[in-house]
Amino acid sequence: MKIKITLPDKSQKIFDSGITCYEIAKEVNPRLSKEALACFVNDDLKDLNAPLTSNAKIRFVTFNDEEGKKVFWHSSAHILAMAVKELFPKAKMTIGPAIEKGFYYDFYVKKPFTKEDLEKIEEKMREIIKKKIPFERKEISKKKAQELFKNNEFKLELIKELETKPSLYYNNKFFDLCRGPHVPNTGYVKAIKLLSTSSAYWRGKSDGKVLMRIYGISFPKQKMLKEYLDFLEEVEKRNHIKLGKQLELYSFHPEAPGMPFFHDKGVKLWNNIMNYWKEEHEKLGYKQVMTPMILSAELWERSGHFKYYKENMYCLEIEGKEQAVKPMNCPGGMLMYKEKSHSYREFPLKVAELGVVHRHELSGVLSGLFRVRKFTQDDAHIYMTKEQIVPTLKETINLVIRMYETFGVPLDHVELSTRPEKSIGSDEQWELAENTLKQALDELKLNYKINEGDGAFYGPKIDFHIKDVLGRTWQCGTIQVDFAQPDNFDLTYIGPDNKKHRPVMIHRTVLGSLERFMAILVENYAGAFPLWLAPEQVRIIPIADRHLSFAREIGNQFFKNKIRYEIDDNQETVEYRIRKAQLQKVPLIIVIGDKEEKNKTLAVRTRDGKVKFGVRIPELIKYVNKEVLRRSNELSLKL
RNA sequence: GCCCUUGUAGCUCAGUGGUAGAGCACUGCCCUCGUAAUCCUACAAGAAAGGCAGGGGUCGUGAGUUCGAAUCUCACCAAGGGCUCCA
Repeated sequence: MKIKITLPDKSQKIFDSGITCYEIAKEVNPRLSKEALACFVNDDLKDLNAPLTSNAKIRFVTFNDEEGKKVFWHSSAHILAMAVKELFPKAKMTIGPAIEKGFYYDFYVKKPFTKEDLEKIEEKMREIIKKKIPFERKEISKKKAQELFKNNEFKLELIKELETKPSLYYNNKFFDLCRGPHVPNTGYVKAIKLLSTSSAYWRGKSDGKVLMRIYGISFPKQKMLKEYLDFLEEVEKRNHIKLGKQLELYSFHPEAPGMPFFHDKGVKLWNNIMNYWKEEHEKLGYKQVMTPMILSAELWERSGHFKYYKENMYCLEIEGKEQAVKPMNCPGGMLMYKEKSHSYREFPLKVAELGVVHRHELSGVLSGLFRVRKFTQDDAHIYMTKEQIVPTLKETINLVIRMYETFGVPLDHVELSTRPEKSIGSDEQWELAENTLKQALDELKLNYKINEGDGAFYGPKIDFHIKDVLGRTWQCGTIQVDFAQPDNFDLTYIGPDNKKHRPVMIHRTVLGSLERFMAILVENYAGAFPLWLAPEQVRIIPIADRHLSFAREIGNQFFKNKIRYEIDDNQETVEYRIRKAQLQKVPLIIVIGDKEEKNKTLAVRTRDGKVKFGVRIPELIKYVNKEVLRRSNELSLKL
């Protein structure tokens, strides 16, 4: 029997029935047969060695495709399971999927895996890879599957839930329950590395059994693995907790877990971020307010926080009255709104607050400045009429994009989250809110991903994700439409008809959490901040004691011109002090000796090691001020 | 919160049942000095954060075992990795 196959280039070819995708690939393009990992037959992803028995459209996937990576890493997880099964026959296999970057496999074992175990397992995996053991698919009955896995309660649970016939993948004697598809044989995996172990719950349920998880990464080329490991090393080098300590920006203490302490340089960096933030907000007519940290229980009842959020709040009792430290700024903001009556003429009313909030996060989730219990939101509440929603959203989105670009961490993508199952507000309210958000994004021609049902219970939201220099993305700002609070607090404004109306309200942040954003900047720049952000812009190094007074004179001139500097007159060699300044990532280093003092000039060294002699003082001041004013993210001494 | 790992000087770490250690940092003295170090690749040639002295620790906290505990056991505290990814 003959079948007609539509190839990836849309041409059609006749083959004998039973031919495999691999054989087709080989015939079409020998290179493709080496690179292909699996194959889409019509719309189903299949093994490369699956026989074709009817007309079909096929498309090959390689490691360059998302699906290809998944197949590759999932197969690597099987290799991991094979190795573990061989070394630890008692370990029970559970699941082992591909993840965004690599794969893992969860095992049920008595003792956790040690570092030495990991090395042994890795060695075993390499052996398995060398043997080029084929992956073979077999479909069996549920009964037979249950018989095969009778000692493995995890697999039995999975089999029970299956809607289709169970399929097994065999590698010689080893077999695992698996949907597939897989690469043709273990030899496709050329480079492998086990990265870490951790624990996880069976099916993510915290009351379930605890499994030991092994994470790994693999590639079709050794070079790719090296590049990835170099990347991990680079990530580690930029770790903001380490850099924060090294650069004396902030520290953490057991006396206040999850609540960072900011040192002088950290505060300077903070202020540099904030000054720019204020400038952008003032330009757009935001008004800045401050609300109290501790507010009465009554207010939190009214806002709904006690109902939905109490376990995360710090509560206290003063003079027999229950109070709570604010976890969000809105309720206080509502009270301020109600302080007087509002007219539509004031709208859109943009009220910003750098609100310090406290949230009692679970102790296990805390991590540096990324996940804290005390943080500062660059919050704002905007009150407006329905007609003003789209233009206001557009203005806000543009603000967000502009600010990210200035900080050197440009917007990567936007996500729109829609109505969740549990929600308040009417259908019309939701429709209006979701549509206006979409409209604003469309009019700005922004690509966005929709997360169905992922919105807050009180309204839909858009989230902004930025990308750092290492290509990692982070969620920062958010814009949320809120139906709940204006109702809860009975907010009104007087319209042109001289009647009371309910305003539309949005919450928004640009940076999200200032602490977190600062950490992202630290990692993005590896602590080597551009001039406008650097806590210390210039380090002055006098060669000998006799140059100190001239150094101070220069310092004074810097001070008058708002340039942040420090003089290092330690009794050490020039080389040593330069080294120190460079390790502290000070952008500009000025060395002062006899020549400079005599000519009233400077020897300026940039962080990258380039030195310029004979620079006139006003010239340098002008350069620094210009770079700060245009908030340049590069450091090149063009005078 | 739960699981795993870790906790020794300001930092990085060595020390596995018998006197608390190293390098860097810090302090003092000497020196008054001209642009740091590291890694990788090929070839060639170099260069090595200036010297001397000093201070600093209830070995995360508490309890237990022991003649004796940084080391073994238990509890607690903190940090890091995970706990959404589905045969």
